[in-house]
Amino acid sequence: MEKILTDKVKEAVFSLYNRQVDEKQIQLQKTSKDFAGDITLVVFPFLGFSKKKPEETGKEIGNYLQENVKEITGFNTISGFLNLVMDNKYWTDLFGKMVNDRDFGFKKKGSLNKTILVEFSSPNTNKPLHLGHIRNNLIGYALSKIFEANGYRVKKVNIVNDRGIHICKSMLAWQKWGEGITPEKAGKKGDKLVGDFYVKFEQEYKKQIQFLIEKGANKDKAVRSAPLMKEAHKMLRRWEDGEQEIIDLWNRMNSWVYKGFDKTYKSLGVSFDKIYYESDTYKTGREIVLSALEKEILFKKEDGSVWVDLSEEGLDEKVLLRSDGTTVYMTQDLGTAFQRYNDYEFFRQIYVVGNEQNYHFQVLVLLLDKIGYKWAKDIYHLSYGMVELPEGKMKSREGTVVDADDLISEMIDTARDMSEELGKLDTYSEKQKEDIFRIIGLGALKYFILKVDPRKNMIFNPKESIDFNGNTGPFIQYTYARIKSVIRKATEKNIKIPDKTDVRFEPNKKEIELIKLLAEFPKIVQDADFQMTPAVIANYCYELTKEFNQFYHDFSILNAEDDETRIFRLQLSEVTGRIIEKGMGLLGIEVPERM
RNA sequence: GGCCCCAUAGUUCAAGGGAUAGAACGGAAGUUUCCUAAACUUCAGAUUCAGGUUCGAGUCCUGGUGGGGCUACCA
Repeated sequence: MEKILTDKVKEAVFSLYNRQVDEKQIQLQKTSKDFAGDITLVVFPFLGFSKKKPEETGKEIGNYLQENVKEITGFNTISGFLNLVMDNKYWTDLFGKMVNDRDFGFKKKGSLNKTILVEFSSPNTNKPLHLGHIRNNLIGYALSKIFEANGYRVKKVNIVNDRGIHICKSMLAWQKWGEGITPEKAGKKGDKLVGDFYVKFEQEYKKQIQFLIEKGANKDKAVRSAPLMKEAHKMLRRWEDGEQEIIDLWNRMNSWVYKGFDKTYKSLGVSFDKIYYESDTYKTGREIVLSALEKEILFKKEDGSVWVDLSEEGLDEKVLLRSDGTTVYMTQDLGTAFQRYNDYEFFRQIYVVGNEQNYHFQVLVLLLDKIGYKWAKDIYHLSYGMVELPEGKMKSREGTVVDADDLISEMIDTARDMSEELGKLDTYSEKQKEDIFRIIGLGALKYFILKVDPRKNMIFNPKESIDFNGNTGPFIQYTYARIKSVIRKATEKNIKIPDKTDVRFEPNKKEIELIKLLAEFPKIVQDADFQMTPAVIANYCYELTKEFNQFYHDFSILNAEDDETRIFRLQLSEVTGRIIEKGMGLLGIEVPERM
């Protein structure tokens, strides 16, 4: 419709004022609720052509459109806005299509024949996942779903930073103070156990620094020369030399961590198509750097370290290989990117990584381009904002880091408490109930995080932020459950809901409003792709739900005036439920049959 | 110091240069003999400041203030 209108407006302006208009000047928008009409054309841009007042220009164009577009039955102009009134038949026909089309709003999977790679999660193996990772995972997973719904082939990938000094710290602490403990013996998730040893290292290390300072060393020197740190570096070198004892320990402790991560991923409901490991990709990175060095794209300093000079691009010099030949983060990322292009020949690669790494990705893209990879331009850093607590940033030192597992189970506990207080599920088995609590608790958490524009920082108050009323996941889930309940009741009464419709009567205003909102779904799915933000899906689901709740409140579905209306309302409910389910599905949020 | 990002009701979030800036929570007041009241209805309440561009600015530009990030041979 929008396309037809755009063309017709062009025609109108040409026939009325003999001028060609640029499509960009044709602004069509939803008519604001406070005015009569369905679609609004902003006429200000045409005043220069018409040389007439806004109202008059609007009327002239309106007349032309009404005569030439059969779906338009009327119009009004208010200052520079031409509000077009569409025939109800236009909306009910559209509704007919939705009833019939189970894939309404989605393009066929892979129909574009283009692959998008989405990297998200990217944990270090020395600590458990926390709230920041949750935001990262949810954004990455939702985006993957959104791309898929828009016809792309999607590969979800994870890059695990499994090597480096931070893991050595945990390993060393375990050797020194672990007394052979394992996750099984400790009764603890492996990622948590390894994280504990990381903390232990930092504590002991700090004591040593303090001791050295008291003995008269300056701070810098103390930081560098503390025996524990020296030992950790020694361990890193032994790891890089491939010493069996170290490699075995490394494998063992990492496997604990992976088991723990898997559990967290599973309870969050995210998954990956492929997991890359930096212990693997850093070698590729080094090769890339060395060969670029040969081609003199990079240069070597006297101490043997390898650098790239990005001063022409307005940046600095950046180190790529240390003087001892070991690699840095950037080197690994070069290797990872290269391997991924080899694996998938992606059309686009999205890195879901926090905005504190903006500079890093700017360098990465420039560097790949300089080295000569034509796909460098296809890399996009989805730079999401920090999650902060009411009192500021999460700080591990102050113990304010919100653990992912803890948060998830707290959410489920809250859902359990609320549900049991309401007592609506008393007839269900424990297992059924637990499943519903899980769906609601996670729904609350995921929706709360995803409704915020990823690019913005957000504040998360673990105690107060998460509601189950208002603009929340459970609110939307509740509406879905009510719809399902009505449909069950209809089935019990032997009312069949056909999957075709031909509405011959005039629906009421609220019903038309609902249809209009439902009709927006395909555009919303596209917008989420273009803007790369799940937030537009979340906001849409909320708006749709609110609209449905008003309809549900104002009109009876099962006790409608006549059969025709009853069937129509059931279909309207069914389609709404389906769109809610699909929309929430794009966010990775499940919807319960009852709650 | 240099570079980048952000600033909207008491609070947490919306608003592709377009109409009277939307919600939610919290506050005040209502709705249930009726399909799930985790719902619905009503009221009060906001664009950090100073300029500029534009027919039109929360949105674009310049500057100030306030907050965050980056600026490692860390990741």
